[in-house]
Amino acid sequence: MSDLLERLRGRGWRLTSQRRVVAEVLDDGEHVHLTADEVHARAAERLPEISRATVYNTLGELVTLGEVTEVSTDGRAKRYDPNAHHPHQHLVCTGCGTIRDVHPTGSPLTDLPADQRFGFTVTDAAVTYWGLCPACAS
Amino acid sequence: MSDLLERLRGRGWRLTSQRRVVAEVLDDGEHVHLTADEVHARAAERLPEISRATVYNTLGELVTLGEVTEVSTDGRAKRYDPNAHHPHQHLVCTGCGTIRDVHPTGSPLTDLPADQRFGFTVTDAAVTYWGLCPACAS
DNA sequence: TTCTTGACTTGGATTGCGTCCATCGTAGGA
DNA sequence: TCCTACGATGGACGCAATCCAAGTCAAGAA
Ligand SMILES: [Mn+2]
Ligand SMILES: [Mn+2]
Ligand SMILES: [Zn+2]
Ligand SMILES: [Zn+2]
Repeated sequence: MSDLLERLRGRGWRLTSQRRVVAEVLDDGEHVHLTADEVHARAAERLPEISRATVYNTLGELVTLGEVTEVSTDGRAKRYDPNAHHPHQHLVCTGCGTIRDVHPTGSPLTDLPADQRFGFTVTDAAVTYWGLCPACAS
Repeated sequence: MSDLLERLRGRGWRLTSQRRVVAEVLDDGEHVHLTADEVHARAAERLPEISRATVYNTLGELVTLGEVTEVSTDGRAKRYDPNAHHPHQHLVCTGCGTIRDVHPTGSPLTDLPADQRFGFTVTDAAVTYWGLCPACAS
């Protein structure tokens, strides 16, 4: 995390207490794939006055900087993934919405042949697997 | 389309004028990946009194029946894809949001090894490619 | 240390997308 | 033709996210 704060400072970020607690929440390892409201709730435990607008602002900035990835599986609230530097994919339970990181072999980007690119400059690919988790299957 | 209407009638659907125009809009070949509001606008050209609630209801039923697929790439409005019987994936322009169907080789489902399934019964996989379309790249 | 200033934060209003619900209308069978 | 259960309606509502004008403060200057 101190790494992240250093990188942000290096990019000219003003280091406010609000930004610090948001970064800490994302970085504490326990909680990946949180919604903005969940980030806000956890941030507010440490800094009660923090506003939802600031959480949204900070998350958006972290996404722009490439430090955090936005995950929108269904039409519900977006989730924020601090594992931006570990390329991976997601396995989502259709029952309870749980998200697990998965690391299949191969790169999906290379699976798209040139004759299927239609002149696009393809820069990214997201794979989402759907299924029932053990708890929901029983 | 008559195929679709036949299938629906066979499932006990009451064939109302509203359901008919929604099915026609989805099926006219020109317009894939429409939002619910776009479907409503085009349906209203033929049947001005049709309500948004009915469009949402009908689209939801078609999705449940497996006749139409819901596509939610970003956090914006869901899009409805009548190509449900032609398995395919999507290439999305990050500039203008255009969606193209693509048909890469191989099945992404089989790419997830057993030791990455965490006990899930995996039933589906969606691949979304991101990039800039020719128009937006220039 | 104090001053200054523009970047940052705030909460309330607003928007976008979708669902819910009480009431009305009608498709299709008797 | 009549009945009625299923479907349509539109307005209220809910949730996620953005916008905005006003207030606050981090951090460089002196
Ligand atoms: Mn992840
Ligand atoms: Mn498609
Ligand atoms: Zn589950
Ligand atoms: Zn484009």
